[in-house]
Amino acid sequence: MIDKFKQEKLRKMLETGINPYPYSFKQEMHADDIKNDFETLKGRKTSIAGRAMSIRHMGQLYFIDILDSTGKIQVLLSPQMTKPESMSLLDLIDMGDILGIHGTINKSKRGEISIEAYEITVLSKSLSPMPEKFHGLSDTEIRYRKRHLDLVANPEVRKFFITRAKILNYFRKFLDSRGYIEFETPILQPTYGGANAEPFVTRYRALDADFYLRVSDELYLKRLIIGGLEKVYEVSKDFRNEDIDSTHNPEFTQVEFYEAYKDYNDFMTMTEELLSSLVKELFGTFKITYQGKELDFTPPFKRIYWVEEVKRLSGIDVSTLTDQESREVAMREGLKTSTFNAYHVADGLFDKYVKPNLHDPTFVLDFPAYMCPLTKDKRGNPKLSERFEVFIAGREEGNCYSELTDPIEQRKKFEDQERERLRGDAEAPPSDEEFLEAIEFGMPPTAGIGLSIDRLAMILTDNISIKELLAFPTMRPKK
RNA sequence: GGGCCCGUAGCUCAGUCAGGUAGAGCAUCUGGCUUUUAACCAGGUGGUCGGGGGUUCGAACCCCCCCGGGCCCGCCA
Repeated sequence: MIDKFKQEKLRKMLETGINPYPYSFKQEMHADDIKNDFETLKGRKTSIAGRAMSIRHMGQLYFIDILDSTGKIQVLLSPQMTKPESMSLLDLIDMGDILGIHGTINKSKRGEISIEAYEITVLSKSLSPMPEKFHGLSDTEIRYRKRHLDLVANPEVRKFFITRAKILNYFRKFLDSRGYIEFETPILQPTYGGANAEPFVTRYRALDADFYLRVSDELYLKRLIIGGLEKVYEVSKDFRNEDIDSTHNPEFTQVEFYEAYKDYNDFMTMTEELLSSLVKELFGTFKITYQGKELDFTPPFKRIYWVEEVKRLSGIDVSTLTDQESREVAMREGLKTSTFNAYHVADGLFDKYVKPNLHDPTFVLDFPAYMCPLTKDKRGNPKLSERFEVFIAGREEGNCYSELTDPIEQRKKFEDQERERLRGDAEAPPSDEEFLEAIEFGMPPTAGIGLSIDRLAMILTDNISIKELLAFPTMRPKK
């Protein structure tokens, strides 16, 4: 939306030979540099750049707040300290314009750290109105659809994204320092798998074939392990064609990592170390507050057993659930699952009875084997699988297996899933012959995990909506 | 998919219960002010009240449909 007064000022700038959209500016310092080190910098000449957030003036004395990537700093202008051309430029400047300032670091009479400007330069003339300066921008829809306005108007929002970036950076440092290799596996896949989820379908024109946006990168990363890479990871955008709510976005980010010769016990320790040291790095402590409640990341995390816990709280032993029993249980317990097979009913029981009680970081171990098509059996108990999920604040944060490496067993589990799929479970993935062929070649014992970056960022920024942590969350297109 | 709530000026919001000339603050425009910082003072501009239909002499307000958003529930390892 173009403001006619701003447009008129732009025209006057061009008329007087001022370029309102110049090519570069020497930005010597940032607001924080100056504020953090004022005593040593006082009296020094410097240059800053940023967006004008507030312009106040008393006669010929002007105060402009400039916002840069580190925060705000005040700029002072008056005929005594500022070039005449810059003083007259003030008539053509508005809140929202991006400005460059050359001046001297000092304090105002009221004690505010300021730049006494010698010269002011327009770096970009803004043509549309700014959001309100005191209340900011609170309309959720506008905040998400026009994130640039949100970032300018709401200072805490940029902190959320900085924290998110720090999390990802920490994951990479953690894994790189352990000798992991970062990979990028296909997002467009001829088949899909590695998770139970409905895929997005797209058309690959050059190949004249339907392709799927990946629901997981698991099977590709395992093929790298088979190839002998031993330690691999990927920061993976995955896509699941499901509903949107406060903890689910169809397009989301996981970090998955796999390491040869390890099992899920090794990975429990490693996950604990990764998450606790991340929290320590960001907050200087293991204890943080989430939605008014303390979350304690002090290792070791609590460990509970999936089947035992469901049995303890619901009285139902799901380790041997048949499909016939599943339906009865679902009816009796009032579970509204999409499919009444053992997988979905057991999962429903867990969500109903166990999940609400999980707050501090907790490992939930040893799932029923029928829920784990890609996992080795529990040593000594083939009804269970060596799988854990880590829960934080009642939400699933990660999922880990002692990876199934037996190709005969894997083929059988894929066939079981295929059967479920044909029986109407839309989330059961098809069998993957390419992967089976790879695993037949011989896969070392391996542990693997996927951790949700979006949800971790929610927790570490004290947010309850995943959309706050997605720079551009999916919104329905405007008609 | 179900329930509840919201949509009024660029932004933040009153006004809807009980129908009767469209409101405030900020922003913006004009003027004043040489240490302000939600600056201040004076005076202006600015509206398809989300869209469409209905009831009515008269609708931002009541009814219906639609669009967009939020929260909760269901579904989603």
